[in-house]
Amino acid sequence: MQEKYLPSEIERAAQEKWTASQTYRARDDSDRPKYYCLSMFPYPSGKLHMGHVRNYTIGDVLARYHALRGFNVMQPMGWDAFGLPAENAAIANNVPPAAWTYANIDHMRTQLQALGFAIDWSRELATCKPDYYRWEQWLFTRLFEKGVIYKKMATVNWDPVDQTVLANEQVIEGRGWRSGALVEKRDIPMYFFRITQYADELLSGLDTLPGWPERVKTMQANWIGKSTGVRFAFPYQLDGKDEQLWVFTTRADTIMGVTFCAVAAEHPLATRAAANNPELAAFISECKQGSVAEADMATMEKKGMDTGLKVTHPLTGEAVPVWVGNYVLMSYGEGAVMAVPAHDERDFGFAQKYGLPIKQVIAEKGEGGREKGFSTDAWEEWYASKAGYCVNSGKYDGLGYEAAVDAIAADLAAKGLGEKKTQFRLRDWGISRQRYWGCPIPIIHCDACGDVPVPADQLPVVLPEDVVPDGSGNPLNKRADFVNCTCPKCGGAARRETDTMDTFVESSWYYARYACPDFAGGMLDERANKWLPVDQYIGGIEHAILHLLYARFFHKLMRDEGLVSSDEPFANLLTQGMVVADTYYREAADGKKTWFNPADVETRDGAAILKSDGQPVIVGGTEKMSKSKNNGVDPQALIDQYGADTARLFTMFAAPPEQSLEWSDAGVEGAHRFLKRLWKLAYEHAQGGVVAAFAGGELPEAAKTLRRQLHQTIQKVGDDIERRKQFNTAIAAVMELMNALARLEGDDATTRSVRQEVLEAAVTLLAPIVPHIGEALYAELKPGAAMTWPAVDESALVQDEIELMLQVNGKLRGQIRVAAAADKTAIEAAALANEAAQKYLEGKPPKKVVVVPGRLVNIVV
RNA sequence: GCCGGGAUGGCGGAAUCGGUAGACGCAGCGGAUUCAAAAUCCGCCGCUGGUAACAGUGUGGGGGUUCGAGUCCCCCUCCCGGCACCA
Repeated sequence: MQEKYLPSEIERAAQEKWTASQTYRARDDSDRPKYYCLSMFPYPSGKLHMGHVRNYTIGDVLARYHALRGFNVMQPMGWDAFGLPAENAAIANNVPPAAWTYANIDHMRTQLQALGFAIDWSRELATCKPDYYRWEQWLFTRLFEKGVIYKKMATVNWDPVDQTVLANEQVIEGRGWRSGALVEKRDIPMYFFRITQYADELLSGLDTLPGWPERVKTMQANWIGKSTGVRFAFPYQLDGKDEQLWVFTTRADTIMGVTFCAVAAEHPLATRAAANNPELAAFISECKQGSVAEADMATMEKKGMDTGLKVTHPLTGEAVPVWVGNYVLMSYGEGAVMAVPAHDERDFGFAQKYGLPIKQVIAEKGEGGREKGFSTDAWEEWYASKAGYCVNSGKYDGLGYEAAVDAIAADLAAKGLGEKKTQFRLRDWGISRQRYWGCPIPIIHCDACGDVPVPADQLPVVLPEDVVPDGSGNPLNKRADFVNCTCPKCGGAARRETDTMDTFVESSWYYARYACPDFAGGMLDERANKWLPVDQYIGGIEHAILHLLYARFFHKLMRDEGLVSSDEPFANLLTQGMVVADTYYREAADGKKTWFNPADVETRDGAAILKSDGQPVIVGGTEKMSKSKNNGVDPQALIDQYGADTARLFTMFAAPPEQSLEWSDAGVEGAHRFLKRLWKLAYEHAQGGVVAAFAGGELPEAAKTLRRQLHQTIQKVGDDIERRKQFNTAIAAVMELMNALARLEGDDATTRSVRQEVLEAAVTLLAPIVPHIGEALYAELKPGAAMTWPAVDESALVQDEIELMLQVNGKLRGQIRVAAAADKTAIEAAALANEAAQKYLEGKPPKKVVVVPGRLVNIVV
């Protein structure tokens, strides 16, 4: 055995052995229980970052642990290969996105392999390959024919200078990121998935997922946002015709407090009113400026203008003015809202700003049963409460929330002007992207036949890979060989759709394709049902809503197509926190920030200084490692210096998986030190010859105590990995065990057999986390044997005496030792007899004695 | 703005069901080894007072429930994630 721990050598040897023996090949025909362990596949951005290392190490620990416990494990890997960064790289470097992407994949695959993950590489897939996306196109055509996919207008960010649609992240403070032009909202036709049709099932399905974190389920439920309310109309006359302005509200009980309505800038009423009102027309075009992102809409200044038009209140018959509001969106709901300034905070602010009337219609009892005072001067929380009752509302006065809503809905229904309705916040999923590097939407536009789906035998619609985008519009429009085609229905000349699909579509079903990536006869075969659902899914918390909701939706679409038999794709979910690091920057006179990598910055006398010029930099706070903030740490350097096991150990030890992980170079050093120590302990033992592990018999006290700690540790590590999914504490427990082992003295045969037992077990307990050193050390300790998870020896856990904490009035005052089997009376007596207890009792009789078995005694005086 | 989460020593974190706050590691300090250094090994290490024994205090801030609160409840502050075209 080598005396020194040489990571590069043992890691190469272990990886070669695993590859040669196809150790991690998942068997489709095994009779062992299956364990499908999946980490979210990476976007091939260039090189691996720490977030990847963390994500895939978590998955690998769980995969390897289950393999040691006898499961038939499948841990696949692939590439979420379509997306915007490839186009940006293309523009910057004049390389086709395809070439850039494939080069990145090759590099990142090598890096993943160097980390020694137990991946079945025979199942690798890339979403930008036609043999993958052809099935996505095939499903699209099926769903289009079923009506699950439809076309409608939708609002996008339009850059008028680059003549291109911008992603929300490409809009910075209302301007295009490249051109700097003011962004406009523009309505264009798009294809939509009818996800709202599945809203109820997506919501109730959350209750069938006990293996999901509560917070993710809460976020999804809120996102779906089921609410019951009333949809009703304000009648009006325009140009001699009877019309109705429809709105939806969850607060129909406040309907008597409506003092105006607000419509979106694109609403027909607004357009009509602007026809002879230049000021209003100007305001409407102002509303059309800025991004479509909800966060921007919600934080911008609320502005409005009176259209001069009036609608009729459906119950009072009063005339209600109609305003245009920049915060009302045409594509959400009806494009119009009723405004009750007295009982909605946003309406209140709006009414105050424009001097619109505020009419209280809900009151609430405060202290002493008196009605709380209402003032139009300042908003108070309770104005929006549903706990009050109606006032100033005629026949509805005195009614509570539910009774009022029922009565008002009934009266509206009687007039044919409204009804109760369940509404979802969730909107249909628009998937058209005006971009080149994505899966082509398989539709052909024919002047005679309209939108015609591409027939199955003409799929895939292959994306040409030799294109270099230039940042202005979709280059596919300029490719005659792509655009020009014949209509599958009538055979006439036709145009191919050039929009591509949202990349969330590819990532919505890749987990199923891993079961049968080689299947050429269809999207999925029967192996999908063998492997699904995924037993453990691991990915970043940032995917809690969108990706995970879309994948759940897609699974149901595939189920309804007869492709899978389960209802949900992921049985258990672990949402890993982000890897964060400090950020440093300098700001130029024009406000442009330059970001510096933490590796190039040092702290001197409490101030951050750039190493290269010794001048100060501004500390920007701790943020997710990203290219834009230049605070990433390259895992490659780490692997080169310390080896993959150290990188894996540190990322698992520094924080529990669900929390964010703060990067620390010093911590890496500590992880490496532990592995060296582990190696040394095994080496020293092996020098005296390996023996059979302790198998029973009498032991000296020190060895007995160590064995108890060993079996406690085996119990804890198994529980930490399997149930708690918290690896930092598992590692800490093995570190403690190794510290104790180092203190064990004696070279007699019995002691050596205990040392052998401890080392064999400790190496195995750590093997899921640090598999290379595990492989090497186990081969030295037990040559030729296959590693299996150690069993807990219950008899080793038994203790005769235990220590209890002694409290007086809840404060720790001492300890007492009692027999493990001692009953409450005996414990009480021992506690009261204790010297420290006597001191604090000062001769007074105890009022009460609380005994917590196995823990503590609390004497209350 | 809305939804979700977080805050514990100098630092990362532990405390799993309301029961010893600070496990384990990092940094620091002291010692051993060494010609010297690196590496390694041993010890100390929340804060305040005290030579010490010990006492007080302490889990972002304020209040509450309880024999007992880092953990439960209410209010607040700050930080992070998501907000539908980043992935």
